[in-house]
Amino acid sequence: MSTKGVLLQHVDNKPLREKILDTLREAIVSGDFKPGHPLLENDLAAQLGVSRAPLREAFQILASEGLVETIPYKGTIVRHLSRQDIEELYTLRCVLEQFAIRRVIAAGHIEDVATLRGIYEEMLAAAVQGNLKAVNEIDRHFHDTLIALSQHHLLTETWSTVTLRVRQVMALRNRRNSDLTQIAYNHVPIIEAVARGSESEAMDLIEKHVVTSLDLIVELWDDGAEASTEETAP
Amino acid sequence: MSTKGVLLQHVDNKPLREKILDTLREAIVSGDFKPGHPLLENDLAAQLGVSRAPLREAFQILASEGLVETIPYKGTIVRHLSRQDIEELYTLRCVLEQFAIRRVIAAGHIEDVATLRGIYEEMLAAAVQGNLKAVNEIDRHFHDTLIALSQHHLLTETWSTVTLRVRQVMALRNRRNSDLTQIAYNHVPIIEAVARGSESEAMDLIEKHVVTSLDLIVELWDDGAEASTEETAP
DNA sequence: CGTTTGTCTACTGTCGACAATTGACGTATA
DNA sequence: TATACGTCAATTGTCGACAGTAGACAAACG
Repeated sequence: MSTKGVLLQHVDNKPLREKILDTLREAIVSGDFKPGHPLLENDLAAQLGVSRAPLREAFQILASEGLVETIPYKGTIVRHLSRQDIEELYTLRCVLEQFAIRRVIAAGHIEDVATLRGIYEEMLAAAVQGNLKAVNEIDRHFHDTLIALSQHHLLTETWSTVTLRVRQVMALRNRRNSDLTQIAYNHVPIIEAVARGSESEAMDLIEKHVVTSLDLIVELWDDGAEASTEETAP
Repeated sequence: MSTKGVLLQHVDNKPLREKILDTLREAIVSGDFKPGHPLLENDLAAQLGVSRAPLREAFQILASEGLVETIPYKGTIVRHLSRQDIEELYTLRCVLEQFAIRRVIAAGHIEDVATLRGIYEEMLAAAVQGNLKAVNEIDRHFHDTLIALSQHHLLTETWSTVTLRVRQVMALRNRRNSDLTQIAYNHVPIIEAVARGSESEAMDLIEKHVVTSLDLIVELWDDGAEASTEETAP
């Protein structure tokens, strides 16, 4: 007989490398670990209370994601972010998002639009409350959802590594965007273009959306000292 | 005094994980290790004459590249390739290549076109000699070069993992394409579209180029048994 | 019988110890 | 004094041994 009705949480038996990975990834994309920051294996292992083996396995994954850089026999550091890196990040992001939208429009599921509208409502609510952090999270969620709706796993995977680094850039950015409701409003034309199925219009809007964010960041990006951790807005 | 004039090879002191990585990657994309093939750590370590630590580090990278799949406490296998996977591979590939071409055209360096023409000449030469393997390699080189000319590192990185898996698909494909010169000819209109700077035309050509290859493969792809290793053509 | 529980085994996960490499610093030598 | 050459400490790379897990199969139980 099985233990009916009683529902229990799964005990957490993820391998250490995955827990370590989550921890380090968060530290990097949140800007806690700044570009150039050395990741010493002994120190980190001691700090996290693990041995170096799973730590090193996590390093390989972080390196594949482009978050860190390992030079053999020298060490691993958080990757530097040049102006060019950021431009590449945003231009590729744009291409991926445009591709996703084309697929969403082509699929033509009306409920997709409803999903996006729902997220927009949340974002607007958070914006009028002046909750910057929430707006940021919901904005990320909006774009992640757009990608997910494309029903393209490979795209989704590629997207997730790109956005990780975009998050990092935003966390390191040295100025804060203020007009939260405007950020929310910006999403309306995109949703409506998808709703109407007007592909070329949606393409232009995404491009503008992304290029604007890029300009805001690159404008005053200091290639030498990528730093200053404040909450910033998309 | 330095040892003038005498030029010596660098001794190979790459970390083991990288050598292992190259070996395993080649085995997978060449179709030697077929989808579903289990990668047992003890066996492989013994076979390669290394310990499990660097082997496992290589596994993490292969997993990030989408070539293998690791299930915690169960094991690592070469990833299965469903029809949908292949479709996603080729559609994303198409998007990336289109993006690259847009950038090459926008940059407008005349020498880029010359580079591409040069590679085409090589391909044609190999084709008339009926050298299937060479045509395949040069075809890959053509597309890799196109990406490289875009001067977009992030795109280049993304591309390289996608094409790895495309190579794998071609290696596993169960029929051989015969008309080699036709394959070479197919590249002419693309080069000329780039030369004339006609973006929309180039976009269409790439799309057709890729969709055709995709159809040829998906047409008779057996989702159950991804197999039969023969040389195949693009 | 069918279900549960114990046991065994092949494998992955983790650890601590040791080897190899690097770069810095000091030292000899012309 | 400038160049080459030991030497050393810090760090990464590699290894072998042990711990933990999942799945299969057998034994106990109703």
